Amino acid sequence: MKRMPTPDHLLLDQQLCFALYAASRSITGLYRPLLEPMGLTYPQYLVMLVLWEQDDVTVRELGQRLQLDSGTLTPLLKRLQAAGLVSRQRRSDDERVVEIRLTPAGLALREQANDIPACLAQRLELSLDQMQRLRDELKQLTRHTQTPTIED
Amino acid sequence: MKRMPTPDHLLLDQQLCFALYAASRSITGLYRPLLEPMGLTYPQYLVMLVLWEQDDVTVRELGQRLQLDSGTLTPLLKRLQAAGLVSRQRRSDDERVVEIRLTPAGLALREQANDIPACLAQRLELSLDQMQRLRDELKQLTRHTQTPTIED
DNA sequence: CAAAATTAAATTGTGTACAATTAAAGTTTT
DNA sequence: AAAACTTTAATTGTACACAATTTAATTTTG
Repeated sequence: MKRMPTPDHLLLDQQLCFALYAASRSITGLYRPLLEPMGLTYPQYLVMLVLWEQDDVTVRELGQRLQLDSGTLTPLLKRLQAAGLVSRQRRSDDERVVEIRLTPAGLALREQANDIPACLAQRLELSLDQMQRLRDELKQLTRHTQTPTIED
Repeated sequence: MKRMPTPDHLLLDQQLCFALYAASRSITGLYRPLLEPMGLTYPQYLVMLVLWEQDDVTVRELGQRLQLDSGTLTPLLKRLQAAGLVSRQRRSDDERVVEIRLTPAGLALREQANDIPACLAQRLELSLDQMQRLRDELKQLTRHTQTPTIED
């Protein structure tokens, strides 16, 4: 019985998904040393980005923005709360909803984060143009991924 | 005291890293229903891709190929072993090294995996050209990420 | 208005990621 | 050859991800 060689389309190096997976983890790795002095992990940083942009959001809104569910966000937000960066409070007129707000320390942290994007852009040695194009292609891919092909 | 608006470069939508992170998880989500019938998670599928390409690799080689360390791989490989898809055996002439080999069931699974790439490509509605270009850009980004700027 | 359905978070359980440490095996140095 | 160093996995501990279930609150329906 002859052993067939792997067909091309199953080669690891052919996979767009692996390129994405590897690139994503690799870039996250570049953030780590920049975020560590701020006491943030990368997903926590993303939550802070949302809050710096719009303070006082619900867990649900955060989840929609970051594409994460409460199973991920609830413990993450508890850690940010424990770190004194956010407050978590149930909305008085709808007790189901939890509102997340920046504390003064959380707002102040934005100053420390200010240099991070430039620092990373420089590290990547990509032109602003290249970065924007790649970013927009990825956003389109994500959008397309989440648009069901057939809706009923 | 006036509250400054978030500078552009800290806006979530500006971040290449978030676009990557979101796209990666989003694509992985497309794989999930295809891999679930095979009893594989996405990282496990990546390990199988490597093994289908080259059977009998060490944990170290797997780690280099997938950019994962033994902390991730050891438990993952134990699960693949428990599923009867791979064997783990220390090399007799160097007991530090653990060799991973496909079982007949592991090799046979390749047939089931055969349609996955095409299935995904179709779902993404990207031309082969577009996919290749994006993939190669991401590979370059990863390569650059891992090349230290200054070496000593 | 009470029962049924819906919504929002939290919880539970499994499986990665990854830093840091440990343990064991092998290699190099003195 | 013994000590020092290096290499390879495994282990430990923390923090995501995400499916599935649960809980509590609100809304819709009969």
